Amino acid sequence: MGLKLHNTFTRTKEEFVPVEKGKVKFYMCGPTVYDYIHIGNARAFIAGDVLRRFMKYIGYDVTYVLNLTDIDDKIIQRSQKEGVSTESITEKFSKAFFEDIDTLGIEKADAYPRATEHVEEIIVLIKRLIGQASAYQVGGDVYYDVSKFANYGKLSGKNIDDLRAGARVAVDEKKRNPHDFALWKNQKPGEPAWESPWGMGRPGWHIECSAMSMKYLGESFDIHAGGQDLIFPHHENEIAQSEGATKQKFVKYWLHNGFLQIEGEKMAKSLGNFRTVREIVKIYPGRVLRLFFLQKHYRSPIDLTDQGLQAAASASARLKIFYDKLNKVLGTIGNIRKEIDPKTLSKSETKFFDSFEKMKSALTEAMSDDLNTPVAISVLFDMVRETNKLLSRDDLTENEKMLLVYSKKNFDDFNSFLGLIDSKEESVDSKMVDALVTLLIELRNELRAKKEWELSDKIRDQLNAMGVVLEDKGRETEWRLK
RNA sequence: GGCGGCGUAGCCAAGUGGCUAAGGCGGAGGUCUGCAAAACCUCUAUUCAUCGGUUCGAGUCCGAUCGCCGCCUCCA
Repeated sequence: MGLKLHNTFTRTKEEFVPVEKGKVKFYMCGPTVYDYIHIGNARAFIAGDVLRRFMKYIGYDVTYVLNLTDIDDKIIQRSQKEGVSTESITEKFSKAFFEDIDTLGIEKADAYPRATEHVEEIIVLIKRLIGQASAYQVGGDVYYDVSKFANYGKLSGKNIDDLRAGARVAVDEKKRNPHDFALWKNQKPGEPAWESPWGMGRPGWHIECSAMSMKYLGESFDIHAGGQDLIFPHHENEIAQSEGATKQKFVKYWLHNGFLQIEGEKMAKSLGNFRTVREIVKIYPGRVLRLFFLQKHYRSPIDLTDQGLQAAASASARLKIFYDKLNKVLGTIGNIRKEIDPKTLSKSETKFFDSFEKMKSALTEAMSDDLNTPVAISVLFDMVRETNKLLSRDDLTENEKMLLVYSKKNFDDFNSFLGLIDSKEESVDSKMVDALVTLLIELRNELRAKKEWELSDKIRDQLNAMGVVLEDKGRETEWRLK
């Protein structure tokens, strides 16, 4: 079954057919680096990350580009308020952005173009639009003439007349049409500016994405993604600019993720419930946030609640405990034949193998159905349960050991795009910690042998309070971090 | 006003015409354990906001009603 994606442009689920066979050119609208990224940004970037990784997994050669908007009103405002340069603002928050997406387990994009590094390309594109009368200059400003683009409003399902009727913002008198938008903004005192044919100024917001996406991915490419709020006007305007200039289809598939609320309320700075990623990952690690988001469909609205995050944390812990245990058991098994010959399996082994094969295809199918991660994850939990049954036994047959290897292989495959287990994590246990915990376990087991339960329980409880969990298995005791 | 989305168990959430309505969290009981923990097993929606309609058959399609939410100039 092929991959299907919901295309905002057609409002339907469509079979994904790339512009160029086997390749995917994917542009994700990145952050404006004027503040720490918030939890809503995280959702969008996680969704993009999972889709990109899944496409790789099913064999596409994916080029993933995520831009950084490093010049705009909000950045200028903040720099003026703090009395520092715009560069010091954008540098600080770009760095923070990279740190944050790293804690969320998001893979590096192939390119992170910045608007200020592409002013030249932006100017070329604007000149092209002026040259064919799609844009006009008024003083030091340049506007896009919406009336010159027949399909304006197609993506967002709006028609210009309705918009005109609903316009509630004071119209800039320099514009010919109220919905014309700025491609180039004349410099105001104290603002950063670049030289251009229209004098000193800076790019409008929308034009950077057109210029940079086309530079890195070509004039016609596969996927352009972002939050639902970007549909209008941002992406609408990008289409107008790009197709107005090239006369070609700009983007084949437009993908938009749903919005997020905080405890039932819209997230807004004015409500004081703005939650940054770095604030939340202090309490819930990146893998928990990923699971929280991926247990819902990317296009649905989400309510971020503490109860919900805690549920995700429990579920995430279950996956982690499972995975660690699987690795531990496999570590004791040693080398084993990799290939499974279904003919040599016993009845119960065959049952395990067959159900796994079914689950594998169910999982891939769910992912292929417009990234149905909730279903994919439900299958993953089914796999965990089946494998746990084997893991709890200590009289494994050779075939069953092979099945465990096979289970891990599959789990790793799925984790390669879901990213629910962070192999980089751990490492909290230094040699010293390991030695100390081992010593305590030995002492406790001596006490247990003498049936001194009170003292031995005290050791276990105190360690638990410090985040070290002890698990007794007959005479052996294992430990792990909570 | 225009456009769009949603309402499924205590909570979260799949399912868009047809076997017993996925999965996670939480809860109850059980197996294992000295007791735990982890894991496993059983149970936890005769019912999908409400009311009509179409159909042999509807969370699933159509209509109405109620409730919630988003976008409509720079917030993902």
